[in-house]
Amino acid sequence: MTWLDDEQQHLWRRWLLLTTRLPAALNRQLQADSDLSLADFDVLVKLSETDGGRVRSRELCAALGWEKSRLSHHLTRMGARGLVERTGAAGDARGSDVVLTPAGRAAIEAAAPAHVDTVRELFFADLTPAQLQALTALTDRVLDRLPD
Amino acid sequence: MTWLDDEQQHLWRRWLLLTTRLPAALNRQLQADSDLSLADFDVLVKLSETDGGRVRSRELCAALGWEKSRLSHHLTRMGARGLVERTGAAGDARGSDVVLTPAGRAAIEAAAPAHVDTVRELFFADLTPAQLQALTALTDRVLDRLPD
DNA sequence: CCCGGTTTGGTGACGTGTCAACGACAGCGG
DNA sequence: CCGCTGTCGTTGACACGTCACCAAACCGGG
Repeated sequence: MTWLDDEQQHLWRRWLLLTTRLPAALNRQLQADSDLSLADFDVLVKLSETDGGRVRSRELCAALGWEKSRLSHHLTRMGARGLVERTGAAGDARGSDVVLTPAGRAAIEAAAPAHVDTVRELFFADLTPAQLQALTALTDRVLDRLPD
Repeated sequence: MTWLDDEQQHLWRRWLLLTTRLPAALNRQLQADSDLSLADFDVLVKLSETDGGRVRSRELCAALGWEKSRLSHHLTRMGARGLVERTGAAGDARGSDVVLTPAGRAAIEAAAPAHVDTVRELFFADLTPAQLQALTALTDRVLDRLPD
């Protein structure tokens, strides 16, 4: 077996740190400012992007890249906080539509500006166009290589 | 408020995807091959790197960058599986030493080779030295900017 | 029409991570 | 020596994700 060399090992540890700390920092900001989690935010964004804030469950799953059970659990929690509602789907009695409530729409609209500012400040600040393209290439390559 | 531009938005979504999918893939490999989680692996690595596999709890916290309560919960679970043990610390009756059991040492030694191979295959494959350095610079810059 | 496989969504159990609070001890100034 | 403050580690409540499983409805071929 070959271990990683020093440079690789350094990068790997920094990477692991970054991929836990950055989401954690964003989560804290979102939680403190708007009482939403990153996951809540993603769901609300997808809902607010559609006409009427109404989306079929399995389409939400696909759009978010989530497992259905994860979405179901999450919607239950968000429903309890009045951000979304579940209604029977039109045309397929198995299905279920997720609807953005007025409170949910208000929450996402209130949360978005500060969140975007934080993302830009923590991640995009001082990122040169060249770095941006390099990183895009990297993420695309690794994602392609991933099973699934 | 200014939203992100198209390139930034693309990168941001890919980034979010990558930082959830890559750890998930590594987790599944570790779990399937060795019945360990990534967190288990990190703990075992730190323990196995020290003489006698015995470390003071708060040093483990610092080394891993974890919160103390997280470590405590995790050690409870790992203890139940026979991977580690807790003993009173020498010299400070408040403290607690974590000790690697023979089973824990066997587990980490069995798991390491396949895990490193997976990391190399999924992340480092085809990563040029230039990309490696660019990415290192990026992670360092973002981490420096992070609160905490 | 019926029957079997598939799709859709939900549930329970479990491992995981955070936060707030606590009890026990250490260490220090009076 | 006493008491105050900080440190160390644990615990309980809760949010989060995954897995295995299930029930209902759909849909195709016979």
